[in-house]
Amino acid sequence: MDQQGRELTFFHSGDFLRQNPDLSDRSTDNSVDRGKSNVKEVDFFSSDRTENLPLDQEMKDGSKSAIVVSVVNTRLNLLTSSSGISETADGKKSNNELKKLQAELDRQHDDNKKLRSMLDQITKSYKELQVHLLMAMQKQAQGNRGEQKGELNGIASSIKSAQQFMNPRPFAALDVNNPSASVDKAQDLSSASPTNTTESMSQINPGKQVSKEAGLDQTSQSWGSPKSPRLEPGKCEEQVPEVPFRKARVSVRARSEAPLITDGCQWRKYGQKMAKGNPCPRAYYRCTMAVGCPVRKQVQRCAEDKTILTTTYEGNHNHPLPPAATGMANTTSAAAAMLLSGSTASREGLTSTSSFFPSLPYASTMATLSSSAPFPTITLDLTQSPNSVPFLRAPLSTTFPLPLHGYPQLLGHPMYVPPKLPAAAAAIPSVQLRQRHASMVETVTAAIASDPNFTAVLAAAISSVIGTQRSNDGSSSNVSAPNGGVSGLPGSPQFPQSCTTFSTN
DNA sequence: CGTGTTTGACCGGCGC
DNA sequence: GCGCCGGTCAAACACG
Repeated sequence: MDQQGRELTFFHSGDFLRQNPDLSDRSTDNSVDRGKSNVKEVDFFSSDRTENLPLDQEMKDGSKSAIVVSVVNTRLNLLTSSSGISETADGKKSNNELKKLQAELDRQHDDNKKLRSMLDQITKSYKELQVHLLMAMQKQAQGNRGEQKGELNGIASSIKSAQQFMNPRPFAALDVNNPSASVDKAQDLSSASPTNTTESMSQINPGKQVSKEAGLDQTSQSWGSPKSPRLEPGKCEEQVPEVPFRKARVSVRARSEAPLITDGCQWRKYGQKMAKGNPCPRAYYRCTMAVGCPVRKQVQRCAEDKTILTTTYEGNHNHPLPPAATGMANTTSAAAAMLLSGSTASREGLTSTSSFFPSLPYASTMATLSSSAPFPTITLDLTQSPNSVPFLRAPLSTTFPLPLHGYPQLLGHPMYVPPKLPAAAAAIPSVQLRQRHASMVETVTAAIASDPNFTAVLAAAISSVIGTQRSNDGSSSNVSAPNGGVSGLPGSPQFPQSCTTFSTN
């Protein structure tokens, strides 16, 4: 392929930060403006940053937060540029402005501290709940083993669901997927989850081991294949067969003249089609890093702007990922998790395309959900300038629906889809809600820790999530349901497959 | 010769 | 039931 020479490669995030200390939007625009002469490569997904900036450290030392640093730097630059020009009449004004800005900065630091403390609390309560749930699960297993099939089906499902959430990392080999965010969970969950071994086995052999449990991870089998049933009723009986699975996709639009982006994975092209309404063909790629890896991606240029390249990732890798690809896995998983959790609110009547963060002027253009797509799709538009990151300004009142049914996957790891909960989703024990919430927070933070650009898109979700924690009835979700069929089925929520789509345009 | 790409055929879902 | 469309398969082909 003569195109490989022009292939866009993402910088490692650490390099990106070093070369773009002000976190400007050059990362996306350069590829267009200066792409041919010197294509700027931005690694949105590298795990290096994650390793260098573990979340815990960030939480203890606010200055280490890449997000904060970027924003702060930007503001400081503005300050120095304005205050250093003149010492005359403007000097006082500049000083006043400086003070105002500093005060604002302090305020934002305080907000940041609050957010971090909230995250700490959530993490603590999450761990505590793990212990309690384990005890409850053991009691249930011992005392109610024979009753689970009957009227206690809901309870059993709930417990199982809780188990699944306590095992977001069933595949130990995939630790590389989240070197940062999974540290705590790895320690806690590895010892706390009795089902780890079983799940790991089924994940390791996605092609053959479609057991009742493994069948839940439909994505690993056929996330994108129309020929493969989305649901294998016979294999999901134990998991409440009437709960179909849903696929989530994360679309990211980025400017690139390169035919492909190097995301750390190896891909083999297996097809190309002319999509209706777009003169540019759509290429289909399959991950070839491991035999049977279900991850695929679609690459297509935008019809309106052919400098915009769309790459869509779907599915979960069933193999360890190289460092260059771990960030992507985290990012896409986080986005998918948010999407899926948000789409749950669809059952509450929210339909049609809407902004992911309608209250955030920039994020609204960077992360959107589409209901027109066959699957829930979150689009991360990296063609927009992330310069004005609304992160610290994100109002805590911004609603973000709590996941009522959990995530099919977290942090890029295959994960069992929790069984259908009792018909009244609102009756989910608060324990589960909190637990899932914690999982979501960790997911989001993992993504943020791994990707500065995605940070701009998802950062607001943190505050949203935390804000939702206080009023987690999910009734005021801003997230639309891309899957129209889902939105109309209040009684039969559909669980997404552990499928992540990530597109880079 | 092995690997990857191209491309037409095929299949299933979906709307009319 | 039919046709459209998206997605996948697989034979043919290209390349190192």
